[in-house]
Amino acid sequence: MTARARARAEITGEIKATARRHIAEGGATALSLRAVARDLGMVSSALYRYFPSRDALLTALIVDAFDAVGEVAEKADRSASPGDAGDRWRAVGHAVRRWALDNPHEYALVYGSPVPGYVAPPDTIEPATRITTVLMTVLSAIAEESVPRFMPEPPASTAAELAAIAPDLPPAQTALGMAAWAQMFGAISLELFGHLESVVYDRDAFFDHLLTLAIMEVRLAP
Amino acid sequence: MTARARARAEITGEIKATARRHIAEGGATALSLRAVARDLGMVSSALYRYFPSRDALLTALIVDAFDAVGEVAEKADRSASPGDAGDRWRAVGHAVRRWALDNPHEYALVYGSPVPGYVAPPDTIEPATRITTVLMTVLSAIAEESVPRFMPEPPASTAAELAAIAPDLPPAQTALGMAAWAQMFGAISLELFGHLESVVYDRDAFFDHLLTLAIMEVRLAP
DNA sequence: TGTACATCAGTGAACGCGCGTTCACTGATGTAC
DNA sequence: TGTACATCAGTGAACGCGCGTTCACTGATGTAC
Repeated sequence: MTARARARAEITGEIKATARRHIAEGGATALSLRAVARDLGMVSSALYRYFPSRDALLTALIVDAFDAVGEVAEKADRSASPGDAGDRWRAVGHAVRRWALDNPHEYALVYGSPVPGYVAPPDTIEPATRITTVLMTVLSAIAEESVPRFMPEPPASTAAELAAIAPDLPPAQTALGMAAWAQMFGAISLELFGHLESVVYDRDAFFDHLLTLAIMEVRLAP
Repeated sequence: MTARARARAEITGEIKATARRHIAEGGATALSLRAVARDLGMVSSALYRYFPSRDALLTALIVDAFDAVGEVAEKADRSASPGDAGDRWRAVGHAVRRWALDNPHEYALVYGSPVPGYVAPPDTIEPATRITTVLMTVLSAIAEESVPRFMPEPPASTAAELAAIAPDLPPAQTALGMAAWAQMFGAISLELFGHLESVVYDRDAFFDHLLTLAIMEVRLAP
């Protein structure tokens, strides 16, 4: 690896780090190439040696953010008791929420409203699957411990789509998994975007209880 | 009411309508006083006779959006079969989702990531309660039909907060209501912000099934 | 090992743009006597 | 009912700002012979 290539990688990293810091302060709209360049003591046009446009830099950051949540989720799953699927879900849930609270603007980048004028290129799809994979694995594990109980069957179209998502699981149960998924991100978004203000104060405990409920739900079998 | 006052009310309405249109196209960041004025054939400084600043206009729009979802929810609740609490929840859920799909940027204004640099003044709190009231009422109605079953008790701190939200309901059941609430907005946000892309196609059916699951859940009693 | 040429990073000036907000003003509408 | 004065809506110019992107350039680093 030549000195030039090493320098290039390093500076690319610095640009992204600075951009991330700016986003952390003012959200995606506050991302300005000129401001990033200023912070790095470069002239704004120099950034074009590293990223062909502002949107390209934004895309890189979105990919990184997806990757970061994914990694956080994987690590949490590994650190949970392997035999206890419920505990795994709980660990992943708390870890994702923690990451969201620590990096609210990066969370918003990924799970918040789309950035106006920005269209996500296909490159962002693959990194997005990383966390989904973790969640799906844990959900399957919970399903294996499931307790039979009456459960409404999803409509035919939904059943087919759910079967495509998780071929090994009964669609009715995958549906519960999707519900748990929606609940988890719904709870995080509501908290992060201010809708628990003056309503729920001990948010750790509240979120933990929602996780408990979700685990109980998914444990039901059709 | 004088001619002047009438004209003032009318123009205020036109300004808000134009601003809403701009937001519908480009999101909150795309809201520009100059652009709105241009569209109305006015000079930009004239807007300052109606709104003291850009943020004030934005606040007015947020209040309107909260009001709009609230009204949609109320209407849907009234149009459902009064005796069937599950049907009421379903009707409200579908109506809110419909509104969100029809007005994605207004939904984002209210339930999406916060607008950078904008801090919501206290005036926005009260209109926000309108939809919450509807949801709470319906949840209580569902709870009345509840079927006893084992259910985990929320931790003490959460139980106290839940008791403050719904004094007439057992906290464990209110918790299920909050979970249903998180699930509903989670599902809408995931759909609207692109996370069901290439995963779920028949989204009406999918959402309806999630509502079914939520209703079933809330129907459980501690 | 040394030289000639190609590649690349970074510069600085410029283009063209849009923004929020202020201010002194004109002329129309409303109000008090 | 008519007049004098106060209020208000809208104008147009200006201030000061920041932005993304392009382009011709200099000088350093890398590569092929």
